[in-house]
Amino acid sequence: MGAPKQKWTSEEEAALKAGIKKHGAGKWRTILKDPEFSGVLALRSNVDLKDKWRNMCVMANGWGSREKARLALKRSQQIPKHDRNPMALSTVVQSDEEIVDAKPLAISGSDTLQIAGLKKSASSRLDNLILEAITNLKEPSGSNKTSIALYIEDQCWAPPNFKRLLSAKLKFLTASGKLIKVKRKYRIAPRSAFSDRRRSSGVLLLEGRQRDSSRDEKDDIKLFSKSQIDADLSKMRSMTAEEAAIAAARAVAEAEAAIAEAEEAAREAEAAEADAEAAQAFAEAAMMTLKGRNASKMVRLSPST
DNA sequence: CTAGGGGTAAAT
DNA sequence: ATTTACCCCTAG
Repeated sequence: MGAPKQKWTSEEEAALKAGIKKHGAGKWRTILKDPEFSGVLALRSNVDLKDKWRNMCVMANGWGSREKARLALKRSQQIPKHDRNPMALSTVVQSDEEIVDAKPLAISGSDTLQIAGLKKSASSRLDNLILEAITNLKEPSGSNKTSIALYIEDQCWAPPNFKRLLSAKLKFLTASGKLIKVKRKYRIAPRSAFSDRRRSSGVLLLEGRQRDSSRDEKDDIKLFSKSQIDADLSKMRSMTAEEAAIAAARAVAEAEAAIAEAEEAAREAEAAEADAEAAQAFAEAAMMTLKGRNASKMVRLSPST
């Protein structure tokens, strides 16, 4: 007989967060006793706070005590299938003590550009978080990486690799056209250029193919503007001249901004660092998994035929 | 009391 | 089927 679920309200979550900010994570009793928050959190117990915090934070960063538990649980209970994966280099099964997920990762040149570590579930959450961070910050000229990171860190505590993940994600989202990056700042990509009436359905924003061969810092910008322009072009096909003109103007402005950004980036060399770092993070994770044990078999990843 | 492991049931 | 919330238990 489980208790009838009571979803946490925003007030409660906010109070929780505020309480954690004030008293620090873990002082549930203190938070609860605080008259500022006790109003909203009256019905929650310290354990509830703890659990909620656990649930919350565990999903934001993708790692958590719970995830392992879940995986272990599923491993022993359900899914008796244990077929070998003919592809991918998933060699992480040792469930002795440390479990680091090594998911199908695309290292250097691949179609599916997923970020290492968090695979399907965590990703959407994270990018949603990013979007919300940007939306919430509502900075007139966009939000830069640091602001977004701060905002997200504010909600939840971020893991050490969060910065890298954020960078990678930001880059990915930018390349995908979900975000537009102008002068080191990110904004939400225009959701459908203009309000086009008469066109209910619309498979706009095709994410055709974006190669991530951004090995060079100069190549990166080309890639970026190319995909942007490509998307705009395909949209323009079904536009009137006026609309196309507007779109073109916007595209030009963006391209200029992108060029400026590229110049800056080239100076500081901060671009094209994302996937390299992601790859590094992955490598570290894999190493950690294989450390101590399993020193005989080495993973050889040579997909090149 | 807190952290965390483990579980169940209800929402989605 | 996954996520979410709540519960129980045990070791510090």
